[in-house]
Amino acid sequence: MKAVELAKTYNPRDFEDRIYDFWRAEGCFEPKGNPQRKPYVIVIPPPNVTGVLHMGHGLNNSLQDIVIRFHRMLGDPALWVPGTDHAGIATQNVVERRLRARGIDRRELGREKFTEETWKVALEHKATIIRQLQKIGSSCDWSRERFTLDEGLSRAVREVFVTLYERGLIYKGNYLVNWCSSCGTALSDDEVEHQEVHGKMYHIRYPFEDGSGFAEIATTRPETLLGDTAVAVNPLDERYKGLVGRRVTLPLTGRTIPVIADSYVDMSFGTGVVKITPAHDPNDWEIGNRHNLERINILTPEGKLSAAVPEKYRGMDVKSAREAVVQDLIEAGLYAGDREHVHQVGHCYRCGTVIEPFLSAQWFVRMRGMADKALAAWRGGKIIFFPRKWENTYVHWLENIRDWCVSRQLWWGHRIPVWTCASCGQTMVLRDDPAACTKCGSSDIRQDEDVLDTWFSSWLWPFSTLGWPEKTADLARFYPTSALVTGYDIIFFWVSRMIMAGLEFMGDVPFRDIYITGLVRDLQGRKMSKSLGNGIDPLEIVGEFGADAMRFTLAFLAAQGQDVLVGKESFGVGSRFANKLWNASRYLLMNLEGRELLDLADVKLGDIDKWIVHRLNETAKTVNEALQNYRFNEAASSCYEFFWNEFCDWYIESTKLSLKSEDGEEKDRAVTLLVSLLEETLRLLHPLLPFITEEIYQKLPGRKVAACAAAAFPLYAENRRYPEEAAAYAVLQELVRGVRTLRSEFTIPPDKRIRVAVKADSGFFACGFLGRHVELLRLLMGASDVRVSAAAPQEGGSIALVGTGFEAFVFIRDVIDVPREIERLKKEIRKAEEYSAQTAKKLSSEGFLSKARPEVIAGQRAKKEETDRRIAKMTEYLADLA
RNA sequence: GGGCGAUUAGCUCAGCUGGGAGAGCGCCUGCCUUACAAGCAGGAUGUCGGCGGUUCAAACCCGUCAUCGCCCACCA
Repeated sequence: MKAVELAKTYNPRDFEDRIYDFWRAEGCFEPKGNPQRKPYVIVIPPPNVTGVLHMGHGLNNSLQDIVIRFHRMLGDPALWVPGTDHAGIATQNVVERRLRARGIDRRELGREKFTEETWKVALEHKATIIRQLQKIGSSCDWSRERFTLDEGLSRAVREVFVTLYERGLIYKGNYLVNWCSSCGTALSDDEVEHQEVHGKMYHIRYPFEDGSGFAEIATTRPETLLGDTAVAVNPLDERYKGLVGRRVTLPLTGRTIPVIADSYVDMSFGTGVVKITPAHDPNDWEIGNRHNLERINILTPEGKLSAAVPEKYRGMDVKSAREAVVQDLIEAGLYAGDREHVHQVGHCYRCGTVIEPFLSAQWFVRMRGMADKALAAWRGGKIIFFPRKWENTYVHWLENIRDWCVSRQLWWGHRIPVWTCASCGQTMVLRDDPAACTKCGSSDIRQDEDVLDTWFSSWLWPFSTLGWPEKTADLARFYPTSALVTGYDIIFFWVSRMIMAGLEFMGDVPFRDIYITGLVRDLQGRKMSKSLGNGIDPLEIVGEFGADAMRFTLAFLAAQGQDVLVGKESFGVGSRFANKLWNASRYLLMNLEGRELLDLADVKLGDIDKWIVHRLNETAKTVNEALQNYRFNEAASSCYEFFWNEFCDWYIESTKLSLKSEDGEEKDRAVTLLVSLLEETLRLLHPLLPFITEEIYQKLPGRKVAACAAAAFPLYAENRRYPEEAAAYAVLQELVRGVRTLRSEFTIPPDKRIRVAVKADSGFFACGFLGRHVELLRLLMGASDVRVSAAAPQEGGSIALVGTGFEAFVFIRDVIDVPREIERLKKEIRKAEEYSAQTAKKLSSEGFLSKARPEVIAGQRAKKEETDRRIAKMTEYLADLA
């Protein structure tokens, strides 16, 4: 047959897009496989439609694709459901920023126009994101692509809201919530990020009403005093026993407020007197409830001081109000100074603005019951985190869960399905939009202005994407899904909530395996961020090195539970590996010229073939186990090790004799085996490097399957074990390496042919093995003559090497520095003696002999004997030399 | 204030159930050996953070301290 040509250099750009199109055209990404087998399903963590993919997505989606391709090749009906998230606040912010750049305020535009604008932006980003996912090779079933704001998912959201309401798990209430004045909305507790802030602790005097002095309080937010409705002390505090029940004058306001006693107050902190602002502090809120205090809301939704404060402060933002209040206190002589104070301050996770506790009417979901079910599912082993340590995080959050504030004062999202009748005041929580009041029939009804938290659609993702609330075939077949691959930053937001929703609405957990990836960081360990400018664009890496290189590198670095540190230069690992694969394949396919492929069943395996088959078989075992357990780095490194250090460095080299031989039949045999081994290796590597393996696979002669992506993953097989040949080949390698080291140490030029005589231990399997491969030994050692026998050579002038089961005599004494060789031998002997002594100690220990496992003892004994034998031999040679 | 993780070769990190310390990059030496210089062959480098303990045996298990990082938490 003709040789198959591969381009001289590996250039992924030449084929990656074409290969992706090929897979799609072949329908490779649809769930097929053996219908008898349980499907393997992953739903993608939907990227936000706010921007483009970053390297975190690169990692996350590469890993998902590796897993899904692996299972597809195992014959599982494999489905990866793709989609994107409308990302409420984040997207709205992006669009608002864009509009502002054009001098437009969203309120001018109006809700409808604004939403339209946002849809445009979202769809643009969505298209980009999908393209990017495809670029990295994601084998998603695009016919099942979903968006959290599409029709079906909106129906699911509505169904869930109404059902929860009907079950009494959703309520509306006027509560203190986390308010982001910049985003203009409430946030859930989980959306608040606490950061350490170096601020001040302000001390302020509150004069007693009767003029008998002051109570000194300390606060980090002096402006909130405008909303104070009490001052509290601890009831056990002797210092303030007499104060309780008296009143103080609230500075700057002229109001008077009571001194109350509450055990919340820590006597040892500050002055032991606390100002109470029920409408602007969660603790004060609780205290206010206990003491029935008035709640004065001093803020507007925009974060400005409200009409509830004295006129001069109205309209100020918090920062200027703080300055003004402090200034006025100083002037009033009520300021008792400030001191440095480091404390945690909540910030909006989307825009970084300081969060203000803010009193407003919001919708909440009662979480306790669902959380308990989610905990029970974990206890029952229904879900497993990889690595396990994240289960602590999960459990801790669920045990301490609080009700979930789900309403957002935004325009971009699922509008809350609640209507109020203007005529009769009836509240309607409905699955379908009403035309009139369900009670009085008035058509003057209004829908709640707010939308739902973006996570309110995300938490339904594993079943809403499969068609719920319809009873679809997909839902029946693919739920619960198999695995979730995501980052630890959204265990609360998303993972835990999906589990709760799954249990609540599907009666089962949404997935069993939860693989938590590390975060992608730069080489200094810093988070990749836009502001630092240290991000790496996955598309840029794909452009420069290819998607395979990127994927392989990420997998190689993705140790379970560890963050992944990468710089652009890191991707050399994958790039070089793909290049190696390309070149090795090119070489093998080149050698097809003029050859005939034999029927594999007729090809007899030689010793060395058996070794590589054995090693490939072992590697398949390792890779299977690694991927089953989401140990990506282990899968990647064993592939690397096998392909590069064994297949290329040794096996291909070992077959060069056959390929150069005059014997056409032998050449056919060698080529047939090489092609078959390459074919299997391509299948083994495919999940990690899908493009290059597919490209090469397509060119293989005699392949039986149309696509590598649809071929079978190599499995471990008992009948492909050849431990004897593997052990013998290891001896051969030891011999060759020993001679090469000698050559190198004594700088014997490559073209200097040397003679080697090997005395192999008779009875030892390797003896026959080495004897059968003297030609190969000559090739690998650059020797002019190699003899293998059971006896040492008679002639002198050699340098001896002692290995496992053999001694080698290298006739280079004339060209080497004998004193140096003596030194080398002495060093070798010393090292061996150290080990021997160590082992001897072990073997003479009573405890070791009685307690260690028998096979360990036997192993140690054998090693000691072997070492002692080598010492004896080397000592002998040393004497000879001297 | 709770909890979690890290500390192993110059750098980044593997090391899954305790049995003579590994990889990639970098470095040194020699090679353009007709698949690959993105390569080939060889080499050097470690009191596995400190101290105790368990064990016949500890990088690995336990305790403790130190340094760094992360998460959670309503101390004004």
